[in-house]
Amino acid sequence: MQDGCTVNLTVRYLARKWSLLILLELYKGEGHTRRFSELKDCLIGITQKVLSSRLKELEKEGLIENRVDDTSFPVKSEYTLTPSGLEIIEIVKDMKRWALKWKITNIDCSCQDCSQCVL
Amino acid sequence: MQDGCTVNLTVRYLARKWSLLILLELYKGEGHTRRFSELKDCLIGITQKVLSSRLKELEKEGLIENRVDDTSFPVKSEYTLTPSGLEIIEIVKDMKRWALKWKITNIDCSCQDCSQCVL
DNA sequence: CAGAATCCCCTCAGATACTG
DNA sequence: CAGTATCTGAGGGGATTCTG
Repeated sequence: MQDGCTVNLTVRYLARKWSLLILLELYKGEGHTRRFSELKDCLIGITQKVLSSRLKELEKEGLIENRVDDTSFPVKSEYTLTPSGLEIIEIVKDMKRWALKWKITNIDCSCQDCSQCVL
Repeated sequence: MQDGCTVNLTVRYLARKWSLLILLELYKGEGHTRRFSELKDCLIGITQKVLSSRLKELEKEGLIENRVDDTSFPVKSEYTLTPSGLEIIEIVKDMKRWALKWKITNIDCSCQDCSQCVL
């Protein structure tokens, strides 16, 4: 299947709803790290099921890492950008520049002004 | 909606099945131009309906242009990459490099070897 | 706290048939 | 040649409930 092309696959799971925003939140976090509950709180409207699925996908793709501390209670689960995850943020920044250059309508996120955002 | 973020929208319509391959075919064509039937023939497995929809989306997004010659019969319809379309190809190339660097499994398209392809 | 399990809706993409 | 129209099935994503 042509659809199996590497680039195509990459774009496709990045395009899933919330994936990009999750990566961005990790990028903004200290040490590019965030906890499950932190992500859930700052990604307004995301459900636990979707957050959980996206994190698993991104982890499977090697873009993020999960460290679980189950010695304490409650359990602590931290997600961090990997080197490949950090590099893809740079590509997302390029896309951001492209979008700002060519797209007349700059639709704001509810959370931030796109033209001012960390990307 | 956070989902309305400009970058997110860009990624999402690029991620639609066939979109990237259509852009690539135009890129490869003389003058970055291809006819409807040429696209249909080289994108093995695409249906006319899907090709038609993708082309309309890409045109609406300003990535491609459509020139119709209805003075002749049969009608001739040509699609060309716009400047913004050409620029996004460069970003796709970056993603390609990223994928080749970080993805161990380089799944081939049926049409070409990813590592050798024009991207 | 960090999830897994269910149920349900809705859109996307494929197949097929038809037209100016 | 370059589409449009209609039907169908699979899967993504939301809401809600339950658990170690």
